[in-house]
Amino acid sequence: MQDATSNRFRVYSELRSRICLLDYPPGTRLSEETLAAEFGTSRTPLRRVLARLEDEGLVQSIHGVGTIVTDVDIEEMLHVYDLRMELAQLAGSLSPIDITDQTIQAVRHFHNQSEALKRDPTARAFAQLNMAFFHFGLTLSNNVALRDMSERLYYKTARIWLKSISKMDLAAEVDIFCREIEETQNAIVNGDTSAAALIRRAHISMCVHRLRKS
Amino acid sequence: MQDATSNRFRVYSELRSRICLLDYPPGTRLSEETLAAEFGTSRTPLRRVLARLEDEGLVQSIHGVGTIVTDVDIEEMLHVYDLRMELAQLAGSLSPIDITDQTIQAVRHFHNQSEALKRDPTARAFAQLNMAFFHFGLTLSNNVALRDMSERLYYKTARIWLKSISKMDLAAEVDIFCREIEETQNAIVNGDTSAAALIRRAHISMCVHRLRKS
DNA sequence: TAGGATTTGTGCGTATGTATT
DNA sequence: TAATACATACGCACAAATCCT
Repeated sequence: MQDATSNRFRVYSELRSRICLLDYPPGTRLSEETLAAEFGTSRTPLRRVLARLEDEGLVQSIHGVGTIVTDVDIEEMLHVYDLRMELAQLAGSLSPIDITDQTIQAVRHFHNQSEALKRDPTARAFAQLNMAFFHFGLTLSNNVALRDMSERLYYKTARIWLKSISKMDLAAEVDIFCREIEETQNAIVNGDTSAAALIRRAHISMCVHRLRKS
Repeated sequence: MQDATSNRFRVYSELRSRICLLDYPPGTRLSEETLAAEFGTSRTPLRRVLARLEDEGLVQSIHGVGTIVTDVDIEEMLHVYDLRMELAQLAGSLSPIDITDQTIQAVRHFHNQSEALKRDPTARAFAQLNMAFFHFGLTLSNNVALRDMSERLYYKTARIWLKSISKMDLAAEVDIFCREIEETQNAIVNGDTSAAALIRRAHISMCVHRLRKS
């Protein structure tokens, strides 16, 4: 049996994933009692998790109504992306890591997975790989505050990104993603964390432009 | 009677202030029952507030021990300051506000208050004015995500700053603060939000250098 | 308009964990 | 080592708010 904190994080992480992978699309009503039963606990610890999700803006609890997955308006999303671009670049200059074989191995792993995704592209698999690659990007800086803020902002808009991507040309988006990973791999094997961060920023910027057009 | 959300924020805000003004210095044990009685509620809604403070790193609840105000190690604090400097500068470039008479009036108000502080400097009054001026700085950008992240990071280190300031030359620090406000006032009356942001960044940077020396 | 069904918010007793004597 | 005191974590019952018939 895990301790309470670990278990709480497990439930939090699971719900966050479901929201961001659109298992719970915006507007979904989450039932405290149902979720408590599913995770084998009571309402109290589950409410602790929902409270955190509410503080982070992923759900909103309304007395007498329910706990509802939020939507994000376009202006707010653009603000978040503006900031995320800056933070992505900062990962290359604020306490960047020393690149080791482990780092190189990790990015090669993503390269392989992205090629596999190109052969069989689905929106969900794309979202999952994109999320995993984002977490890899976080590890490029040792600045914990930067990592925490970046993660929080990422999860705030991830579901909106996925919703938009689903309406766009999936194969084309996966192709762009593959090239981003290739470019990142080049930067990483050359030991250039700063370049990897700039590549990330550039791709976020281009992604926003495509989102605005659609 | 306020609604539940407003009341919750009021309690949250009050406790956050007490922690950051060192009414509750690091290591203090907060009693759920005592605080619940003080705010005229039961333990349950108070625990909701403590949960948020814990998620933000200001306190840590340990089963069987208590809820303890955290300390911050020096390395973590330097990481936060590195990031805060960047965010302060970004306030001038990400959705900067149009400066109005109201903005100018606000900064003049701070100028007056800082002069008053110089005549009768206390660590606590300094901390309070510094906090209020920080909130003014937040209003220079319309990017809500930037404001939220900046605020969160500020409160994460504010109590450590105050603890250090108390051991330094208070009059000298107040003097520097007054000059920062004067410079900011010049930038603002000239309608130059970007300059105001750069001034802020510069002063955070210099503050960190002084903190490291002490 | 009224009332019942459903949902989140609150209060409190109990379980569980920790520290001290 | 054991027992006592005391803190948070949990589960449940009920209050309050909303929605729908």
